[in-house]
Amino acid sequence: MFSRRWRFGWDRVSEVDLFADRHETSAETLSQAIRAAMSEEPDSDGSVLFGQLQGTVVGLRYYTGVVNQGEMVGLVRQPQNPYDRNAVMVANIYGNQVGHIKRELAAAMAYVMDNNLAKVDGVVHWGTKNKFTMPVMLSFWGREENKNAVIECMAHRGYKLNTTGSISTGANQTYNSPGACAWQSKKGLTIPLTAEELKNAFDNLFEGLMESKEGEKEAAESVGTPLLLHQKQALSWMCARENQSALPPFWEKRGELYYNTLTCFSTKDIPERVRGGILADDMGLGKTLTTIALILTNFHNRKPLPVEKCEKGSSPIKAKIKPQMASKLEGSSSAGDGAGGSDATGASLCSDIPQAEEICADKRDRVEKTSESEKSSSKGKMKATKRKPSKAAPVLLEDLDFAAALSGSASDTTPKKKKTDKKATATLSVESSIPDTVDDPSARTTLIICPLSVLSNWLDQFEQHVRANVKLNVYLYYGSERNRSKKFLSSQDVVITTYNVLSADFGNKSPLHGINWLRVVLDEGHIIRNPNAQMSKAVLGLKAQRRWILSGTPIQNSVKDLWMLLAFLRLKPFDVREWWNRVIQRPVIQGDRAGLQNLQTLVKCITLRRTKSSEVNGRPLVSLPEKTVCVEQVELSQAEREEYELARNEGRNTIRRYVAEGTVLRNYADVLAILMRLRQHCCHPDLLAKISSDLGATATPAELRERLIEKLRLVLASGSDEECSVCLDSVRLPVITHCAHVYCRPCIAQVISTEQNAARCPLCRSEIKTSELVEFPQEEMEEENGTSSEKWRTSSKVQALMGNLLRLRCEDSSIKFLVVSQFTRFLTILETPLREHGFSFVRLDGTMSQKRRTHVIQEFQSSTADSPAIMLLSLKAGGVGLNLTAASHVFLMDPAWNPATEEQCIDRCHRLGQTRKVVVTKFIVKNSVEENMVKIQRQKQDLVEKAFGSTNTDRKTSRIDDIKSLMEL
DNA sequence: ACCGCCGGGTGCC
DNA sequence: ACCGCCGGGTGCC
Repeated sequence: MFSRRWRFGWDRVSEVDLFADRHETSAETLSQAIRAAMSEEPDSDGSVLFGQLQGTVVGLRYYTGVVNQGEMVGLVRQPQNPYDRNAVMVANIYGNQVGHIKRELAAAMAYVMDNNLAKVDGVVHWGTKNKFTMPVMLSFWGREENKNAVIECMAHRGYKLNTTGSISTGANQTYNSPGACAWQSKKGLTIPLTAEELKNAFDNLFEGLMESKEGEKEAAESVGTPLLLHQKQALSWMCARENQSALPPFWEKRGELYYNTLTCFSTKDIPERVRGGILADDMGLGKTLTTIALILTNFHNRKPLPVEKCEKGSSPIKAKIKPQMASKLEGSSSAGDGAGGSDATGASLCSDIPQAEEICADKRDRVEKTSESEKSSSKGKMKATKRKPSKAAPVLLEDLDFAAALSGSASDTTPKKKKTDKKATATLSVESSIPDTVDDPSARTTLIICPLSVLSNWLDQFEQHVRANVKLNVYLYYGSERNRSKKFLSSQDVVITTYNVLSADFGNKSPLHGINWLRVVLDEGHIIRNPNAQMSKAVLGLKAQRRWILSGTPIQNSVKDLWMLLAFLRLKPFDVREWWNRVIQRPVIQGDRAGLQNLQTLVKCITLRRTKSSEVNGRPLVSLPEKTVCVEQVELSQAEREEYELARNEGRNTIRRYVAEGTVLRNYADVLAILMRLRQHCCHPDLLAKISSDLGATATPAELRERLIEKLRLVLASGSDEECSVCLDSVRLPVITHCAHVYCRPCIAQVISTEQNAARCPLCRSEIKTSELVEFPQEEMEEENGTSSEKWRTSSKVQALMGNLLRLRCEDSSIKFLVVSQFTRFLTILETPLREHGFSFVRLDGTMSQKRRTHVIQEFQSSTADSPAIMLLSLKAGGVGLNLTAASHVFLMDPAWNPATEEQCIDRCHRLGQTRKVVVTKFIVKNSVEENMVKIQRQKQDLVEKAFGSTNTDRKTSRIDDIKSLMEL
């Protein structure tokens, strides 16, 4: 009987019998009852211990559930029990009933439990060898406000809760020795973790899990891409986890029995191995490739997946997708659903459309043959299965029902006889009717579930990494035309679908849930975090022999997130929420070091994680291709030079005057405007806004306001990287003061509110008022483009860029480029000559919506022939995570104040996934403010770093010095 | 003996 | 359960 429980866990029919066979009135299964009881308040975060009480478990002789010393037991109300509606059932970790709580105590507990006043844990410290009754230590937990009610209620019925003990986190090693009454005081002495320590522990939970685990493994021949060292290590580890014979975490062999050191549960049968785990490598380390290698390398009996080879390497994979699906996929991605590189898939699919149907039919046929021949070839070992593999699953279910019926009928007899009958049934089921689902040889298919956004990436990667002469059946289960035939799906090598499709199918005759998969892979597995979500339930309902989670960020917030992952992996007993709460979550949240230790051990056993900075044998996992940065000096044309000199001399005189007066900071906006104009001259004359710079002799408030707005526009509109002097970060919600200094509105508002009467500008000490802060008018943000009405003209820098682009295109037409500027208007200007010379390009700047951005990035990253060769990129657009590895050449059109910004931008293409050498070209106009900017870039960097430690005065002088050297004063 | 005592049968809720 | 309880057998010491 025991072994049956083991194999089927909580949700299988076979478990029902022990309860159902005695009280047929209740349709509830035991596991459902336990689940219901335990999930009422799954979130036990705020629980406090009310007290403990020794109780008695009776009726042991009637049940098969065994308990070990120190083992935790579950307490479940049985309101339907015909003998006593107050009944409280006692079950062990695997849901096997152990007995009941003695009637009188049950009556008291029933009231507390039914009114949700407390949850009750049980631990059996001793007396486990007893035949008829045994003591159990009951702990009452609940919300603080219910504490007194519970204590009084129990006392009222003659049960006094012992409230003196300290936190008892449940069973663990400390309880093992019978006389260990010291555990309470011992526990009390441990100092709980502080919130800080706890947070650090989480952050580090997934770090340092590398330690190269179990050597390396070569991928099967059918994998076309050579694996990197760390990928071979991951493959080796994954194969080992799938084939392993080692015991799961916290299990050890003790004599004849297997013993769980955390829950103290033990069993005669070897505990079900967790076949799979979490591959939590950083993005870009090749989780997809490694998984593909796993699929091809580790089929049954550690052999590679049997694949057919074809002479001509013609479209081995992509043909499976029907045209309707391709268009569906494409449609959804252009609707902004974030599908990656769908254009690539779409394009490659198109070429195959004419033959697609035919090939599908042909393949299905072939698959049948394959599985037949494979069966006969392996027959020597696994004799005699008469049934076809595809029929195996239904047959097994029948067997199960039969077994349940058997034990059910046995229990219809009188209790006296039952004892012996039951034993007979148990033996029977172990020996004959319980199939070994774990090694079901008919399971052939790997199911991959991923977010829609990476669906096409999987298809691309299969195509890219599977040898061209290998036929691998990959079926995209997506779109309304998807083939829902279980027979068809389970004959594939790989089925790929999305979380949405899976949960849409779930509960609706889902074919995916009727198949016994060889392997289920959850890509971006961290997205199934909320256990109540339909998606999560759909994922947990899948039947599989091996289970994998791929995730770059397995923990997003807290321990809670981990439960779903462990539940999916069926890491017993933690796949049942209550045991997870008791053994891990509650102890950890309450700062119990042992609990945290257990969690760490658990995670370590099933996870492989390497980061970008991880090393193997002292070398980084992946070395990026070389990067060269060169500066290309640009000579201004005669006309440009004259204009520039004019502006420079004018500006220099103005600034010289400010310096002499000591009013540089008071006129800071003006100074910036001068610098801005010079920088714009260097790029293109049309960048210059035609406005006067003189703020001195203004009259009316309206005029003043208008000018301030113009200043502000100068500082901001062209994308300069101005920082706020209060927060030292880029300005957000910019406002300009009457003294023409720009700050973030929240920053300056705070300054004003703290200084109360007579607040002063942090930069120049002029008086400032909230009412006088000027914002950039909303309607003007849209403006733009109006200036382009004039006839387009070129500039030296434009020429320099175009020269490079044309030359490089001749050398290698596959190169993609990033063209970066701080001035979005400059990007606009560049569009004209790019169009003229037939470059296809996209543009990414800060004004674009998130949806539009992802679309543009996908277009650019796509590898199809007609994908854009150039991306016009505004320096500050997008976050650090942006992946533009399709580009290998970067043109920085103008220097930034902050060299880190430039670095960040370059890193968007010089990052994991980049296959080419990266060349960066910085255009700098000779003898100009740009050259000086480059000179002070380093100092500026130092300044930013020191800013937090330096005084305001230091910063002021630095700024003035910067300006002086820029203007060569 | 309408008791006590003995010893076998029996035993969760 | 190496208990308690029940109910039948039995009955001076």
